[in-house]
Amino acid sequence: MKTYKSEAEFLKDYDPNQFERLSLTTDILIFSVSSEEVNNYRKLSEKFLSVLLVKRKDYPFKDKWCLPGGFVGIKESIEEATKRVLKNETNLENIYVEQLYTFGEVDRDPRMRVISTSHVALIDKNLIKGNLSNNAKWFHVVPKQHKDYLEIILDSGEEVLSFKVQKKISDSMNSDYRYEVLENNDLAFDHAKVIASGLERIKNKIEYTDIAFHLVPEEFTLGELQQIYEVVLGKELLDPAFRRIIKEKVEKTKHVQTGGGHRPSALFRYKKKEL
Amino acid sequence: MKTYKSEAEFLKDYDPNQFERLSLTTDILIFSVSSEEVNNYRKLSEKFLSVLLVKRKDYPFKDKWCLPGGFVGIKESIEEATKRVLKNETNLENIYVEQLYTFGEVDRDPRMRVISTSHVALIDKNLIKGNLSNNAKWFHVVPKQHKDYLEIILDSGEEVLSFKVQKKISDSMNSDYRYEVLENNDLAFDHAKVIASGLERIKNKIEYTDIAFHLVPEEFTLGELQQIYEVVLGKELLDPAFRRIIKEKVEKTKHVQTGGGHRPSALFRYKKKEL
DNA sequence: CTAATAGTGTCTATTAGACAGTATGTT
DNA sequence: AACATACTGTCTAATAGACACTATTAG
Repeated sequence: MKTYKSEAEFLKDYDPNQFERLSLTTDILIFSVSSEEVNNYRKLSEKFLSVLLVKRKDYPFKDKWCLPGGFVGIKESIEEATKRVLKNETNLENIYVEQLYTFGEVDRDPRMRVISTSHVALIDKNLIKGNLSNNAKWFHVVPKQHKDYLEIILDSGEEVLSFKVQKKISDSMNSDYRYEVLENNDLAFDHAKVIASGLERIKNKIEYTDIAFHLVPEEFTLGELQQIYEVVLGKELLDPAFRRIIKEKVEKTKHVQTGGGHRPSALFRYKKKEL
Repeated sequence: MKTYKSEAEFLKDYDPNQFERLSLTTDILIFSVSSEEVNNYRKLSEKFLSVLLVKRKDYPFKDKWCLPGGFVGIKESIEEATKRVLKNETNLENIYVEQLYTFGEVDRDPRMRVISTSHVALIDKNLIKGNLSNNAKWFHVVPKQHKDYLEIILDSGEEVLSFKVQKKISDSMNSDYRYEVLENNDLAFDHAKVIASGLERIKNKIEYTDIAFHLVPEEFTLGELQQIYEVVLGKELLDPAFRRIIKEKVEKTKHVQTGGGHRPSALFRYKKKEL
């Protein structure tokens, strides 16, 4: 083996293809909250957590649904690729994105070895005005916890998908989310697993961070905000407790929202913490 | 473009090299707790959080220190590769490992495009008896929070490394750990960043999971356990509060530990939660 | 007036923080 | 006896949960 005198000299000789190389994709769980009007002028609209899915038009997994994503270019960081996909898919920039998990099973893509780094993005759906890419559709996410598995139902209004996953309990000290897919006919690749993991992530994180504010417009009522917490956490919250916690994170604007058959509510905005 | 009638037919024609491919490595932060005897027969030994580093003997970054790691083979999952590296490095199997983050900057490796999925492993150092691989060494990890940056000092007893990082505050609603390296002369690649991220991860996770028990032997005293919490969290805890919290996670054994110049203490073991 | 949400006051229960005190080994 | 840790009791402060009450609008 040749010995080198400097790093520069070593690099000149280096052959990147001495090992067989692989491909990397970025996949994005784009979450938002959608409202469904209720036929009662007094009542608030019902809120759902929604995820954006794309129908595959080519092999592999032709006609199945999958997460928006794409290959990471050789001269592109994972972050750049993720932003590019987000822009393509939603026409939005400066969106909140965080990395979720990197899935690296050998057979997760039948074409070849593909590693997937998955992400969670949160957006205010109102910002998208007919700018959705072609095969993309919003699906309401309805998790149902059964006795020993989790069923997730995805409903676009026209089409209903569903799958079942189970949390791996390899180690009771571990809180890493690992899901095993028990049943899945609708989602391509290992995306059922990714959706389950992402759901768990935002459910945990909404309690100890301020990510919820990415899901609402600039100005919002505390009722709306509370609904978002409720829909993500999957349980009802008590008003006084919610307001106590949220109070220090928001500031009242001069605006109010009227129009419902009830007392109008003040509009608030997110108040950034000082450091 | 040719159209295919079935997925099998499509796959037969697929060329994986139509896009330039890249390499993936797994890097592991192997943490343990080491004890340093104090020259006072009454006192408990002082505890330190330690991380295992390897001195690079080849280019690139020759003679710098880095995390144990290696390339993920084309027929190997990330998890398998990680276990293989752990076994090589420590001769241990069935160790606690969790995925930390995937770093994918374009220039993080000067040789070629390499993506790195980093991991955190926690071990009871006593299990390793002279089985450490050749160039590996334990370093005490001493974080020092300065006014607007974090300094991390790594001390093997013979060699002292240090670097400075700063938390990125790109978005106050985000709690994703992103560190920028301000100063680093001792660590290869972006491993300074990885260490800072991993430290933050276990600091957070020790509070809401039971990962601490991976750092102690089967049987341990509550004093030892408390020291581990203290050294990871970087702050002292009050005994009664600590025992209140931990009480439901442990069970007393019939053994006691004597020998210190003070009251002997009961030995406990981890009690798994029922589901 | 009524149904519905907006918003507040307050009591209680639970949890966290603090401190003081007792217990028991080794030298 | 003295020191250092082991371990517990209890008071207090802070936080979370629960419920009841008032306010205000469109129809």
